[in-house]
Order: sequence, then structure tokens, then C-alpha cells
Amino acid sequence: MKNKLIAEVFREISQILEIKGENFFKIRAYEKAAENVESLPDDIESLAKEDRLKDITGIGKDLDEKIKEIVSTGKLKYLDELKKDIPEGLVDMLKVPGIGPKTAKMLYEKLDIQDVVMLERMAAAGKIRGLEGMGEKTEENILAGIDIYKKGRERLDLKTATDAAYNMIARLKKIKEVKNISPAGSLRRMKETVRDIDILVSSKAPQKIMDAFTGLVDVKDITAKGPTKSSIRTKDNIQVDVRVVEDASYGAALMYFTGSKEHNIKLRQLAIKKGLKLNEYGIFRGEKKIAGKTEDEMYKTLGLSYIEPELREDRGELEASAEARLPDLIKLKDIKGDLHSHSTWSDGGSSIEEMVIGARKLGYEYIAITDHSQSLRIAGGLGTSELDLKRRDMERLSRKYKDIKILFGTEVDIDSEGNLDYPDSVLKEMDIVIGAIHAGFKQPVAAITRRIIKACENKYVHIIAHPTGRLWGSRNEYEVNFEEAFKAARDTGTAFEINSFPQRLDLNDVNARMAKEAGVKIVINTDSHLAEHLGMMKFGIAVARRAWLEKKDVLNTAALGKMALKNLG
DNA sequence: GCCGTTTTCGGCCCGACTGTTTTCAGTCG
Repeated sequence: MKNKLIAEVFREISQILEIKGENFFKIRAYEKAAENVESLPDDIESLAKEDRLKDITGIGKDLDEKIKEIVSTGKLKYLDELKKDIPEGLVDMLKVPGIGPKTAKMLYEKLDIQDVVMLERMAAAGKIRGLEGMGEKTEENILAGIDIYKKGRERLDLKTATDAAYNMIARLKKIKEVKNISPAGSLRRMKETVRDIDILVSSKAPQKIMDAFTGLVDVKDITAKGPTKSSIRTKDNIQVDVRVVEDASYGAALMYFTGSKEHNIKLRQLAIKKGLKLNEYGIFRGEKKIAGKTEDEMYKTLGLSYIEPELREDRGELEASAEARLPDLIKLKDIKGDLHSHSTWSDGGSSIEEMVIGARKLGYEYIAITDHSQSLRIAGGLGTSELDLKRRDMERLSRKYKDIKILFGTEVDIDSEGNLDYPDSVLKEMDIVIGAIHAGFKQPVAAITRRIIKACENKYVHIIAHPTGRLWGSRNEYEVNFEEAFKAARDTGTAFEINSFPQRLDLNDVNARMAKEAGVKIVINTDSHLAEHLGMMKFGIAVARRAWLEKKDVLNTAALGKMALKNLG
């Protein structure tokens, strides 16, 4: 899969072109192409081979050739040429808040500033003030921006962002002038990581909201404060933007601030085609506002049915909405049980009984306790004699808790050759067998893919867990040839997991959608190591919704006896 | 650079906030 590589090349080109001051729409063409290639469910190399690249929206004659060049040579002459004009560090400088392409270029030309390090030095030395359009305040802002750049290069994981946002919303709700309030932005779309938190409020007294918001106790800096829009950084270094609109525009504003940018652009194009104007205040025919109070009304006025926030990525949702073929997305309450969890028998922090109590609280019909296998010493993997003891423990609890089925399972290690860490005679006795890779991440893609396929081919393996191994913030995913892996999964009836842990979310939205299209069944699990982790299920559901999955695509929405697991009927 | 039941050329989404510009450009989302 070179999709990501190609997207990165296009993105880099767009950034260099921006600094060079090229045509704005040419820049957007590269950005759009990068987005579309990245979210493409198909392998771009196959498309290139079949000469079908132009079927991708945003890929024309020129980009078709550029993709083919990257696929066959691994490089792109055009990008190499561009890099000769613009030092690499300049592209990095765009990541400093407040520095855009124009400023970056000007600083390079006037002061030969080539990267963030030089930028900081010159700003600290007071060399930037006095340049055209640059005052003392701008210089201060650049230094503040560099601070943010250094600290906040990472994005927030979905759990951190969700917790922070709902905490802030709970406090803002107490202001009596707040009428409606909602998260917006990528958080509302439940993207796997979030850069900042957007909150939308409707109120008749925007100034009061702005004052109350910027006066909250955990505000460290106020980075902007206007009559209807303010931005702050919290003491935890999280950026929060609040925007206030009138109630009559709440739906329009919610739509606008939820995005994505690409989704919004498409909506506006649609409005223009219908002779209407769309902005964050509503839909207008001439001067007359014809919609704006609710999102539902906004979509209807454009001839569309309501589109769930998780789908708003311009990945075909507008077309599907217009043609009334949007998916009926899976919901948290559809989940009947969790098939991947750990206990104190291996590296979990809660006993089996605590896990079972947690699962009952969620109303589950079943929970699988799938502790690690013997060779995973570091995670307290269980030898075969311990398995017997664990089984006895479970049987005792099964008699105690008759309203939930406790499944005896394992997360069995797939070794570097693709062999499993327990013999078939042991696996055969398990209710649930999850295969997972825990070492050998650096193997070439073909080897890793072979390991996964081999695990699928074992008739006792029901599920492949966290299929790409990524741990956001600490480990990148290993590369898997999903076309081949999904084919093996479909042919053998093996399910793939969406792991709900915020640092994993693996499969991700793009891969999970690809799995569905390849006819592979999905299981959404938490991989809980503590009873309270069982609540992470909502993040896996978010990934599934972003992948267009419906209830029927996910095995653990079914009652135990009806679950279409391999060898279970 | 892409794209087309109004177009193969001329379009391409829209507005708030900031700083220093006395009328608006740059940045951001």
C-alpha cells in the first residue's frame, strides 16, 4: 500500500507551492488529491496497474502520471525540483501557529530564516519587528506560537479530548445565558485524534459567554477574544475554541463548525448549484434566510437527508445521502458483549469477577476473558497448567453469575513465523481464540502479511486483534497487505477486530471500511485491562461508524448463539 | 491542477479575528 506515501508527497508539494505563492486552486488540487488518495479503500498500486487512477476524484492527467512515477520509482522528480527552491525547514515553520506561507516566505527572503530554530533565535533577538507588517506584538506571537509548536506537536487522543470537552461543556452549561451547546469540529466527527476542541453555543448574550469562558479557572492563555469567538489554552495545554451564534443560526453553525472542511466545500458547491448561498448563519436565497435553525433543516433544504457527523469526510456521504442510500450506522447499544479482555490471570488489573461485574453493569450478555498466551512472559502469559486453574475459577464464577456468559478465551501470540503459541489441542478447548502479533514489528510487509494469513488459516482462530499494532504516541503501525489479509479472512471466516483502546483504534476507519467491502466480518472489542476500560467501547463504535459499518457488519451485536463466529455455526 | 445536463475555458467556499495596513492582508478553521 503506497496510498499514504503518495498522500504525503502531494501534501508536501502543496505546502511548498503555498510558500512559493502559487495559484491557490492548484494548491488545493494537491491537498484534495492527498485527502482522496489517503482515504481510498483500494490499493493505489493496483489501480495504477489497471490504469484506473483517473476514476479517483481529483486525479486528472497530470496527477495520474505523477502517481505512476511514484509507484514505479518511489520518487517524484517534480518534488525534488521544488525542494531545490525551498529549504525543508520552511515547510515545518508553517506548523507554528500564526506563521502562514506568506510570512514564512518573507522571513526567508528578508532574513534567510530557514527553520523553526532560526525563527526562534531571530524573534528572541528582536530582529523581526520592523519588517514590513511586523510589529512588536507579532514578534511576541511568533515566540508564543513556537512554544505551542514545541509542546503540542502531538494531537490529543479521542478519550483525552472527549473528557476535556464534556468537562468544559458541563461548566459552560451553568451559565444561564447558554441556550444550546455542543462539541463541534473533528471531536464531534470522532476522528481518532483531535488537535483542538471546538464548542458551539447559541445565546442572546454572546459577550457574557465570552467573558465566562475566558474567565474559567483552568484557562492559562487567552489566544483570541472577540465578541462571538474566543480561543484559550488550558493549563493542560489543550486549545479550546468557543463560538457563539444566535439560536436561529445554530444548525447552520453546527454544520459549519463540525466540518470537515471538504464536506463543507461540497455542501456550498451544492448550494450554489441550487442558486443558494450557504454560510455559518444559514442558507439564503438572495437576502432571505430559508434555513439555519437545525442541521436537519439545513440538509433538507439542500435536498439531502441528515448525515451523521462521523460520515462527514467527503468520502461519498453526500452522494449517498442524495440517493437515499446512507448506511444505518451501528450504535453503542447494539453491542451485546465484549470478546477481548484481560484479567489478573495475565497482565490485567482486575479479577475475572470484577470484569464480569463490569460487563453486567453494561448490560452485556457475554464477556470473553482472553488472557495472554505462554510465551508472552512480559504480559504474564499463561502456561497450560495455569489455564486449568483459570478455567476452574471461571466455572465457579459462571455458577455465581448466571445472567451473563463468561467465555474462556485467549489472546494467543502469533510468532515471527506465523505459528501460534498454543498447540491446537489447547486452542480447541477455548470458547474464543484471538490471534495477535506482539513482536517482530519490523518484518517486511510480505512476512507480516503471511503471519496474519497463517493465523487466519488455523481453524481455531476466531479473531485477529489490533491488526496493525499501532500504539498512538509510541509506536507506528506495521505495514500489512490488507488486500491479501482480508481475502484470507473472508475465505476462512476469520473476523478482524476494531480495538477500542484510544491509543490503538485499530483497525482504523479506512481499513475497517475496506474490510467491510471485502466481505470480512468485524468484531469491536475493548482489550480491557481493567474493569473500567470496558467503557472504551464507544471509541471503537466511533471508528466503526466512521467506517460506515452497520449493526449487521459487526459480530458482537448478535446474541451468543447467533454469532457467526468461525466453527460456531 | 481539476472539472463540466448551462462550460474544454474560466471558474474553483466563506467569514471572524488580529495586527498594524488608515482600508486590508494574513491566518485560521
